[in-house]
Amino acid sequence: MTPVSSFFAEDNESDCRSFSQLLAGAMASPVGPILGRTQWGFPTAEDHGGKEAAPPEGKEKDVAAPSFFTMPQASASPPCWILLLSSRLGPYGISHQEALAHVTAQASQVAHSASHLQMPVETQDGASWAQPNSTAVGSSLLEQKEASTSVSETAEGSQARQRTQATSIVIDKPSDDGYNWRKYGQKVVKGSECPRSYYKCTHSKCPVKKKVERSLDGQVTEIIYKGEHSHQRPPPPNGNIDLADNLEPGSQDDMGFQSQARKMNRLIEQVPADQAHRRDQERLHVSSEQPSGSDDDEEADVSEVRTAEGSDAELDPKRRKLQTGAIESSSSHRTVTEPRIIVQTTSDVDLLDDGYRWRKYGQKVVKGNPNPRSYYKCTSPGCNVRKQVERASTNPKAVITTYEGKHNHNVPAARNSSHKATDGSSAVVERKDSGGNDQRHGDFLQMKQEREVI
DNA sequence: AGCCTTTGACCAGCG
DNA sequence: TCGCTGGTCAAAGGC
Repeated sequence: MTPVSSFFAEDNESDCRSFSQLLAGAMASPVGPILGRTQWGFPTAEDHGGKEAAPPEGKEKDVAAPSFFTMPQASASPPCWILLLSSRLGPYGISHQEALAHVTAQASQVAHSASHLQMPVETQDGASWAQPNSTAVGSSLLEQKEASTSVSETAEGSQARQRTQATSIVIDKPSDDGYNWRKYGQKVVKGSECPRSYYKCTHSKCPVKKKVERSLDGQVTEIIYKGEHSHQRPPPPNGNIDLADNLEPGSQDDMGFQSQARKMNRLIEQVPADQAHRRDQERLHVSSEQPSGSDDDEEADVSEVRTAEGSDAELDPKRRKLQTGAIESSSSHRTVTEPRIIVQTTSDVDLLDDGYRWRKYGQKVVKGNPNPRSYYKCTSPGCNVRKQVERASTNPKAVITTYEGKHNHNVPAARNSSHKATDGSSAVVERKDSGGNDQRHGDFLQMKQEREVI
């Protein structure tokens, strides 16, 4: 058991700890802050395919360095935990306030769900555009322990990639994927205690439906999309600060955001059957079509996630039919992406100084949080990295920092180089699209949950 | 009033 | 044909 997983395991009996408490507990841990030794891993598509991916050089931190929850690494990588917000995070629809509130609110679930293997996988429209009626963060709080990785495979995914790990995602509000849904039915499917809910997109003439299965404890265990949205995603609600608002349309940044948004939109929320009562423990899958009509320029995708033994042949006939049916009815290939928001924790006292030089270009007080949200741009010429810093309303000492973009330069020499690991460049993610083409996403988003010592 | 969820009933496919 | 099962309908009720 890793230090982190040990930490959570130790908290199993106190399910209601706040995130701050968790952090505090982690930092008080003999093994050091959440991770006395952080595994750095930035997932690639191959990670999700179960291929090993070595962490970037020099990315393994020692105790004194900021610690992070990281994205899951390849199956062969050492155990690590991640704490990931996916569904409605990012600068596209969720406020930092929401994110931070959600982190806090669900921290206890992290501990409570320590037995779950949770990981990010892609959702097609599981992005985080807030619904107008959504006040709470519907993001997924993801965590991972052991050597869990997500796997989104192409139809001809290798056998090796099928040896994936059980995964789980906690999704509070699975409907909060930016589209509006109307529930039209609910059934308890045979052999499962998990109720399955049926949703239709409320947009007129939109054929998209989705099925959501929940475990007894309310966690979403599976979401299956069917169909393709015939409309654009409803705009995010007013009043939500959106980083994209600060971007000039058509600008490089804007493109990056939109690209990121599209990718986020195509998250497939999938959870494995880690619960004992889950019937499909070994044959988890998600199949989906590309529901976003705005993604025409992107890969229409169908993704699958399976647990270790979850090969097609082992799926029960009906589920296999459902799965293959969805695949067949979809476009020809699938994307392999994952949420790109990382919640990081650190005990570093110099949290707000990450070694880079920032120019504050905005600040705003958002609803529900008396503390302002501040916006910074990297001052390096040509560098488009931004970050947002927000203090939790409930705990001013808790700071959440979201990095957006990738530094195209090194940490200024005059600054403490020990912070370089926290900068946006660390968030570079290489991935492969379904066609095997490498994609480097400078618009990777990174969220850092930090403690600030004042 | 409109929209949503709930829930029992109904329908269709399959063995 | 019948029973089982998943998916859908639609009335009722709540917000």
